[in-house]
Parts: sequence; structure tokens; C-alpha cells
Amino acid sequence: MQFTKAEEYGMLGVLYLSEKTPGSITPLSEIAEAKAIPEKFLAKIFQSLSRATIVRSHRGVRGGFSLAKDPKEVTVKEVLESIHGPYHLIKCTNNADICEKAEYCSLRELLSIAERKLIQIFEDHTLAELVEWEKAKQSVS
Amino acid sequence: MQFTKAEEYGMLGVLYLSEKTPGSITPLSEIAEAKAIPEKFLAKIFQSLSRATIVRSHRGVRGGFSLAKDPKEVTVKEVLESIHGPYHLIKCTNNADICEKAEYCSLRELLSIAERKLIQIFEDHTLAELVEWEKAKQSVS
DNA sequence: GTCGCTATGCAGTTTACAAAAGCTGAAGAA
DNA sequence: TTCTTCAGCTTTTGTAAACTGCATAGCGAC
Repeated sequence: MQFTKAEEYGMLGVLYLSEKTPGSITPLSEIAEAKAIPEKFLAKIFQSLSRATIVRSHRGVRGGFSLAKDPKEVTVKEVLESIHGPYHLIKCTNNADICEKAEYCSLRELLSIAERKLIQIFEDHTLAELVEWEKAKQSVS
Repeated sequence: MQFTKAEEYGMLGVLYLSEKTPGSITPLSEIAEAKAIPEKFLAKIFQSLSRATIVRSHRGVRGGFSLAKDPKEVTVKEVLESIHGPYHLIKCTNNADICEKAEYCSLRELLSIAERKLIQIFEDHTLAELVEWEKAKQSVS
């Protein structure tokens, strides 16, 4: 029941881009160094983000990645689901066929509730908000 | 970001006991067979539950396990935390030392919120409630 | 054009941990 | 005593995450 590194790195990456001036292009090498993330691993993650059009790729000299959308329009849920696909706390919340008596399984029911709450939280917050939090905290200290 | 088998099996085990007449003793072999759980694995899980005094062990012939408390008094959170220790969606929500700039990390903040919500849900439901859900569903069908 | 830089995509390898099994012992009842 | 059941430890297995490497392709600069 933990976040994976891929999810963590992906979020850190897009947050990094969100703080840049809109439309600017940043190479992976810069992000990887700034956030201490293995570059090749980050590349793989950004491929998913690129396919989900959360991020736009630019090849060649002075290439890299830029945000494809306004950070205000991108929810955390979108980022996380692009990386790992839809969430499921337990396998059978997804596919009732796995356990025969799923319809009687109260555990399954409870986890569905928890799952929905969790997804809701991720859906309720955008990248722009997170950047705001960060700034707010820094200005206090 | 998924439930482990240990957590799932542990919950199924205590739910099984919750449905029995209060105070009755059930051997692991019975639970393991009824729920299709590897017996030795279940034994390990029940050791944790026993140490947390959620369950009471009885050795010898006709021994086994019984619930140590009224199912109404045991929350799902207690069961889960006995098995795996306190929850943390991300390592640094637990220990700020891990990432230096934790105090500026908005991701950490969001995950703390999510974590609290999740724990709250598990805290709000008891074993007795889950058993009720199960019965309610069965009577409908 | 061609050269260097950057992402793309696939095929690995390594690592970590969950899941499971095995074995020896201890407690307890008959 | 003897059988049954849990206790506790070690070891094995399986699998997915985490990470690496390389060959390729697109793009810009020159």
C-alpha cells in the first residue's frame, strides 16, 4: 500500500515543469539532476506522460519536454493514472470474476469506498495548486 | 498502491471468526480451508494479530483462535495496522529526514491528506459492521 | 548534407520484497 | 505419554519494481 517510485518521480517531474515559464522546454537531464532521479527511468515515465498528452516532447538540440496543458487544467489523478493505469486497492475491485463470492465480500465493499475517496482527492487537486502550496510554504519560512 | 495478501488474509480470517458464536475456538486449518489461504502463511499473520490481542490463541487438542474482543469494538484499522504497522503512502510522510526539502514538498503534503482520509475510513468501520453488510447482501439475493 | 543532441523503444538486468513452505520446538488437553 | 495445535525461526520461491544499455529516429545547428 505505497506509492511507487515511478509515480513519485513522475509527479516531481511534472511539478518541476509546472514551475517553469509556460511553454518553455526542459531536457530530462536537467530534471533528473535537479530531483536526483535516474535519467533513463525518468525517460520511461515521461514517455507515458507524453502519450497521455500531459507533456509534449521535443527532439534534437535544445529539445526536451514542456507541459502540454495549463497546470491549472491537470489533476494529480491524471498524472498518476497515465503512469500506472487505473487504481485498484485490491484486485477484485476491478474484476469480480477473480473471487467467486465477490458479491458477498464486505471487504471488497469497504475497499471500494476507500478507493473512491482516494481517487477523489487526487482528482480534486491540480498541479497549479501544488505549486502554490510549495510557494506558500517557502515564503513563510 | 495495493493491499497485500497478508492484509487481505488477515481481514478474511478475523471476519471468519467474527461470524462464529462469540468465544468459540477455531483452528487455523479450518479458516485456511474455508477461505483458501495457505495455512502457514495465515499462521504467521495470526501471530501478529495475537500479539496485538485482537485474537487469542489456544494451544493443544481442540485449540485454535478466538476473537479477543467484541467485533463491535475492533476497527478495520486496528487489524490492518497489527499486520503491517502504521500506514504510509510514501516513505517521507513518516520520516522527514529522508528527503531534505520535505518541508517544501507539496507532494508530501497531498499524500498526507490522502493518508489521513484512508486511515479514517478504516477507523470508522468495525468488524461487526462488515459482517452486517455481508448478511444484508446475502439476504437480498 | 552531416554532426551532435535529445527523445523513442525495446530488451535486458538487478534488486527488493511479498508470498509461501519447511522445520524444530513448546504448550496444552486427553 | 501422546497427539494436536500454535510459536518462531529459516529458507525458498515468485514476481514486480527499479534501473540499465543499446540501437534507432527525429530535429536543430552549422
